Amino acid sequence: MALEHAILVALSERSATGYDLARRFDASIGHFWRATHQQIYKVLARMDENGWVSTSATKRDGRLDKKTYSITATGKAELKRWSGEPSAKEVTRSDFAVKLRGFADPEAIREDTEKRRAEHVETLTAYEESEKRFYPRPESLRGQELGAFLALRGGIALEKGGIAWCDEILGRLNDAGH
Amino acid sequence: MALEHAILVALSERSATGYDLARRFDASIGHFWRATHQQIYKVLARMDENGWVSTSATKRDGRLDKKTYSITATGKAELKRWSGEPSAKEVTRSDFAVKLRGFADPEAIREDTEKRRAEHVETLTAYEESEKRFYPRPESLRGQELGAFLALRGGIALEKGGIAWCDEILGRLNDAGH
DNA sequence: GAACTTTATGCAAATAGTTGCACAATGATC
DNA sequence: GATCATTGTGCAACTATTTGCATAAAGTTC
Repeated sequence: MALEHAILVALSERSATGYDLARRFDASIGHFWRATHQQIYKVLARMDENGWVSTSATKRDGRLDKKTYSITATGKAELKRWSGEPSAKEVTRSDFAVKLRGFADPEAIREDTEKRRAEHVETLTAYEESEKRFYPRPESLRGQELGAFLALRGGIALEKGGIAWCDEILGRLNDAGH
Repeated sequence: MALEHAILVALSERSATGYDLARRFDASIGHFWRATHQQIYKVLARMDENGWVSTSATKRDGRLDKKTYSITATGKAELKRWSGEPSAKEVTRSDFAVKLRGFADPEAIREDTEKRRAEHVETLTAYEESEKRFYPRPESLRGQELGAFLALRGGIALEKGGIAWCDEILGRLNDAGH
């Protein structure tokens, strides 16, 4: 149960509406934790009950209130407590690897691998741009900024590894010559 | 919904009981798809209803029957159909990356990173042993064996990448000094 | 001004996955 | 002979996540 904690991390950077959080989960944080807006709203409601977040609502006539969520002291304490726990092993779930292992349709695997490679390249490019723009002097980073940088570096490593893997697959498929 | 398909892949290699599958999900296939025995039994029942698998039961007095599951022609067709689909993007969920990004407790992060690094090394060692033992001549592999080999290579790449990332984190934490 | 996208919130239903428990024989260790 | 691990199956309750739908104003494009 860590969507709670991913939201706490997001809110500890800056307060946001549910909608806003959903967009941030589509972008940077979303690389490590995916969530839809429906799920985010549900979890935010529970977090509010627990006192981990507070809301300031803006009335909008005819529509539901717009609510901006902020992390509370209790929320910060929970974030700290959770950070102290050893982190659970990743639950890996790779459709692609299962498919590869099954090897039921080599031609489909080749296509899929090429598609994946292109996606990795695209994501990598975006990451490297972020890196250049936001962290031009990594040796001077401290605290949460250092954390965000290191997370980004992990993303970059993952994408590079993904590309290398795709290349190996494509190479072996060619050598095996169908 | 791909546990079904991971099970089909496992059964296409060889027939198995639910218990047996659970163990195989703990080992090789489990690197790409984790599942508990309870979930596996539940899904197997559904797959049986769909006709994707067939069972041969052995009576055991006083106990529930032991059932060996095998993939059927329908199951093979479904596996092939699914293989033809472009694979969905991974749902990444990394507790660790979220924690790193939050950076609420640097000392806990260092410990966690060291623990993770050790786990990566352990898994990598196991993979490399499998590689040496089962695939001494990778250039001659074909079909499902080639698929399993390439999946293993992906696992190896992932572990190596994970170790490099841990090393970078530990290095930066030291440079940032505390 | 009509049509489309973005901002913004949320319910309902279904599926997926986890956690806790239970039963029962067989084989291995003390 | 007692105790413990392994083989084996499964239910029940709960939590997490996905998918489909609904509403509505404000801003943008044709």
